Amino acid sequence: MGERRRGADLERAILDAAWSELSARGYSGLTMEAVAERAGTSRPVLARRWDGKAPLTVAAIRQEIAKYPMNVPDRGDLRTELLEFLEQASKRAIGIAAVFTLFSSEYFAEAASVPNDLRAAVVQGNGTMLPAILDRAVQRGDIAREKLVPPVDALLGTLFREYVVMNFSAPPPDLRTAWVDRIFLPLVRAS
Amino acid sequence: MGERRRGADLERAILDAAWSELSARGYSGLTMEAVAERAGTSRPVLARRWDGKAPLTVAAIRQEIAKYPMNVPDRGDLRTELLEFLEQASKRAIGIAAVFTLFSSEYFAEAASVPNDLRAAVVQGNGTMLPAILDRAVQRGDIAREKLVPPVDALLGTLFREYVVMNFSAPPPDLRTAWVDRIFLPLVRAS
DNA sequence: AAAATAAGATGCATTAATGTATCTTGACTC
DNA sequence: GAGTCAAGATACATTAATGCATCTTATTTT
Repeated sequence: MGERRRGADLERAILDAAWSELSARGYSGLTMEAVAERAGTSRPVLARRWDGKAPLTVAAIRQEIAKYPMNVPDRGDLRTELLEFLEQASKRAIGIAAVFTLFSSEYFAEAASVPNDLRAAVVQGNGTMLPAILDRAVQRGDIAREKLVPPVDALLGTLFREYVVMNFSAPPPDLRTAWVDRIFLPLVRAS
Repeated sequence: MGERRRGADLERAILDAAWSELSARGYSGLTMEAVAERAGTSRPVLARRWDGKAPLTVAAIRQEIAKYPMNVPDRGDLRTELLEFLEQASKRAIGIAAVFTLFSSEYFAEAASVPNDLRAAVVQGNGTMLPAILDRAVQRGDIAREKLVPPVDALLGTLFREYVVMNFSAPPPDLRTAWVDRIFLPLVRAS
């Protein structure tokens, strides 16, 4: 029986399996055993690559999130771009929610870390899309630079995260529209 | 050696111990054994009262949160009341954060439940303070009723939760002030 | 004072997961 | 085609926590 996977191939398959387990049972329900079985391999193979549940899980989440890159091109209109941004972000909602599955874990207890740190580690440079959109809008004169001050500048991200974390699912389109039209734009629009 | 605790007395002591363990090690690090030892009792005593980790933890969180009742009397001024509301809420921040410590647990996996459901179960009728404050402000004419529409009406609670969950700590006073002055009041103030 | 009840201590079997060592076999390198 | 390396399969010991049963002892009830 041929077909023996190696290196990056194998690694990808294992991370996919880990992601499936994570989605199905959550972090506490994830075992190396189950991941190995689902990936059609065995525990020693996992043990050679990752040090335990936490590193494996982080790797799996990062691979998953990387599948949905954020990219909002210039549409000439802030509102359109913000809605597009939220739509794309919603595609990775489950990945984001999974991060919080790590909450109760040793991860935070040992690392003296808080969820925000983990989030930063997972998204890496991926979190720069919103500032770019807002910058363009300022250039255009759609919004006033002086209104774009903390905590207003990060408001949409904040609302999005809260929803995802509390509901383990993506915010519905009409809620996203309400965020933009009833909250964010009224606050920043040059009046 | 006298002094044998019973009934409600004993129960309170156990829940305090469970809370301490929860704060110190997080949900995944909490064991019936450790709670029993910290409370100066033994596992069978816990087993007779709670069915396992999850129910014990919920009970401990509820007892903790009950120690900081929310009560914002009429101060005649919306801004003052909102700041007071956020200040009181901050006192229970750790309790709220602890709720999310349950994330990775069997709790959500089995109950087909999301964090919002758990939150509702824990706060019970305690979450009605903000609507009351806003109602008063509408009566006074400080804010326009028609601006108090979802998701604006719940905005302060949303911001508060997001901060607590992401940072495992209470928001600092100047951030709370910024939420009120730069975000919430501009949105609802009768213009 | 006697009886009922529940606290507190202890022991044991069970379950679940992990780490690690060993061995065979397939696949890639030179 | 030989040699090397890692995949894949097993096995075993260890650890951690739980459930349950039993027994003693303190406290409350009547």
